[in-house]
This record gives sequence, structure tokens and C-alpha cells, in this order.
Amino acid sequence: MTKEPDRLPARKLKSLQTRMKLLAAGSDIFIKEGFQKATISQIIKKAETGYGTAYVHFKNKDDILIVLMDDVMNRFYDIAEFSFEPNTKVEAYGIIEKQVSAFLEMANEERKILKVVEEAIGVSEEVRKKWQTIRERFIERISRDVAFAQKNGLARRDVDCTLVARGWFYANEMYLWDIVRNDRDLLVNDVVHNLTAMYTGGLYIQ
Amino acid sequence: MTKEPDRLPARKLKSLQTRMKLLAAGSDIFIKEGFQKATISQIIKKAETGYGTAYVHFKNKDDILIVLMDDVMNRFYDIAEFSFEPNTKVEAYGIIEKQVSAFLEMANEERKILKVVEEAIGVSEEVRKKWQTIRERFIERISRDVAFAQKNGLARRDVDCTLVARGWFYANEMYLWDIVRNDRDLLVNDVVHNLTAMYTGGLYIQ
DNA sequence: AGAGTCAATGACACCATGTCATTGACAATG
DNA sequence: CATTGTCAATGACATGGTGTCATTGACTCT
Repeated sequence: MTKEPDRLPARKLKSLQTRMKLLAAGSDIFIKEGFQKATISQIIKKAETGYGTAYVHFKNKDDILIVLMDDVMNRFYDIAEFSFEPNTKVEAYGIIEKQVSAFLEMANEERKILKVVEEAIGVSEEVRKKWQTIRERFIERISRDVAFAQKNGLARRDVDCTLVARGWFYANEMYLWDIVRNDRDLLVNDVVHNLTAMYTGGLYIQ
Repeated sequence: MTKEPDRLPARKLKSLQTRMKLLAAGSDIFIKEGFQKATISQIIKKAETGYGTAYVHFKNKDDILIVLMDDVMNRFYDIAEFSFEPNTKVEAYGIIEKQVSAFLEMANEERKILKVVEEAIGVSEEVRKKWQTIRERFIERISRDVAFAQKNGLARRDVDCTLVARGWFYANEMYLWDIVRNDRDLLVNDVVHNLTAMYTGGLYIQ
């Protein structure tokens, strides 16, 4: 590679700063007001820009949140990619517990932004689609893990791996939102243990 | 009881008819347009009433849908009240399968209105609360069933009955919305079998 | 017949959105 | 340096939905 001039477009830089100010303000306003109550006017006021400026940088309110979601999204992707190659039931239990734990701990850590995201999923088609890709990524991955366990004789074969994966993820996801909301004061560890125990062993004896 | 005059308030009757026209129109418009896109103007136009009339009978758009939800809600309550007194694991499996089946079949039958409800849950605080009461009713009931099975030595005792109930209902609920949306072409019977099998027996062998 | 009640009405004030013509600072060119 | 081009920024505006309220007029009661 030859020397890239590394141009310093003074105007482009100012533009980037404006964009950042809008994102920072968006984050504050979304967290304070919630997704629906937040308005473009509030955001541009906090960012100290003109009204139209928001529309120069973003398509609309949804678009601002989608950009803000990006970090969290990537953390989810990382968790989805946990490797899974157990040789025993106990080993499987351990891996699964670790993954569930990571998933739900994130609910705690990113509670503020996820609260907004949850609301936005219900309101904005765009945000819903974005979340849907996360969900399908998890389910597809879990599906493969179940199939792996079935092939190795660890798991029963009279169930469909994609249906199992979906149901399992759904329970996890709903607990995620529960923790984000923090209505009930759930202890993450209890949830993790119960979910994992039920998933691997079922409720009934024998 | 003495003879009630059974007054026929001619004006009250007219009023009731207006209310019914609004509800019928509301149902049509909600189903055709979805909850967010539907407007009061569309509804009153279809009902052939004045704009303000809608606000005489209902607090707002949410309120109209909540009244429309009522039938479906009652059917949900009925399903939640299924009796549960199994003596064996096989018997328990049968009862649970029947309840899940009734729950998910309703998704098919009431698909149109439930599609609107799902959207409205995301948008309207009021509707969300209404659905929340359904959910808690199910969870509370399932909780008792789990405790019953634990007391009778049918179910393992190292799990918390309310956490189990919640996770179990969450998986069911998400499949309900899946079926309502009808994205994937799911066979209800397959879903029922997989859910019930996993719940009662777990994924792993032994 | 007259007074009272109440369902119905639509004009109105309010508010948020997204667009667009205009501005002015900076960049590129000769 | 002067001239022309580009592009981020701006806010006034058109649009469209909401909920309110003063007014109307049909019905009820005495």
C-alpha cells in the first residue's frame, strides 16, 4: 500500500462532530423519555443543532436508535457464537449455563439502552427487524448445538432441533426483558439455574 | 325480586347502536390497517358518525381495542383454568399437552384480532397492561400446578415453581405470536409435541 | 307545553413529523 | 487571489393525527 494522503477534510470533521452530538443527545433523551415520548425537537435542542440537521444525519427517530443499538448488538453476536462441543451431559450443562448467564448478565449491564430497545421493538418496524436478525442468529446457532448433541447420543432424538431451539431461546429472551424491566426483583443466578435445569433435564422425574 | 319495569329508554338504545357501529367499524379498520395505521377518522367514517362521537363512547383508540379484546380474553381465562390433578407422569403429560394445544389453537382461530393485539401491546401502555393480567393469571396457575406435582413426588424439587412456570409460559406465548404472525408455516401439533416433551422430560438423556 | 338531559357533532388548538429552498462556510480550480 | 462549486446546516412550512369543548337538537319527564 502506498502512502494514503490521509486528508483532513475540515468540514467533514465538523460534520462528524455534529453527528456525534446528535447521537449523544439521542441516547440521553431516549433513556430519559423513552422511545415514544422522545421527540426530534428534544434531541436537537440538547444537541444544540437546527431541526433539519437531524434529518441530514439520520432518516428518522428509529434510525438514531438503530445506530445507538449497534454496540449492544455486537455483544449479543459474540454471545451467540460461544463454541459448543460437549462430550457429556454434565459438560453440556456447564456450557449452556455459561451462555445463558452471559446473555442475562448483559440485560443487567445494558439495562438502560435495552429498555428503550424493548419499547422500540413494539413501535418501530425497523427496530423490530434488527432485533429479529439477532434472534434468528441465536436460534440458528442453538439449533446446530442441539443437532450436535443428538448426533452424539447425548440428546433425545424424538424432538425437532429447530423447534426446541426456538422454544428455548424464547424463554431466555422473555427473561431478558423481565430483567431489563426489573419489575420483579429477579436474581439472575436463580433464573439461570432454573432455565438450564429445565432445558437439560425437564420437570418430571424419571 | 319484584317485577323490574324493564324500561325501554329509546334514546339509550340509539346510543348503544352507535357504540356497536363504532366497535364493528373499529374491528374492520384495525384488522385492515393494523393498530398504528388505523385512525379515529377512518373508524368514524366507516361507522358513519361524527368525529367527537368516538370520544363520547371511548377514551381513545386503545380503549376501542381493549373492548374488542374482551371475547378473546375470556377464552384465554377459560384455558388458564383447566384443572390439573394428575397421578402419574403420563397423565400429567396428557393434561399439559391438551392445555398447550387449546392455547395455540386459539392463535389460529383468533389470528386476525390477535395480530392487532400483538401490535398494540408494543404501542399502548393500556393494552400491554391488559395482556399482562392474562399472562400473570396463566403463570400463577401453572405455578400452582408445578407445586402440586412437586408435592406429589411427580416433579423434581430442586427448581422454583414460579420461575419454572414463567419460563414455560414464555415459550408458549412466543409460539403463540409466531403462529399468529404465521411467518414460518408451523404445524401446531409439532409445536405442541415439542414444547410438552421438553417441558416434562428435558432435552438430555438419563 | 316547558324544562331538563344527554348523545352527537365538527371546528379548533395543539403537537410532531419530514421536506425543501436558502444560506454561508469551506474546497477546488485557474 | 478571485471565482466557482459543493455541501452541511437551518428553520419555516405543509401535512396529518389527536383530544376538547361549546353548541345543537332530539328525546324524557312532569
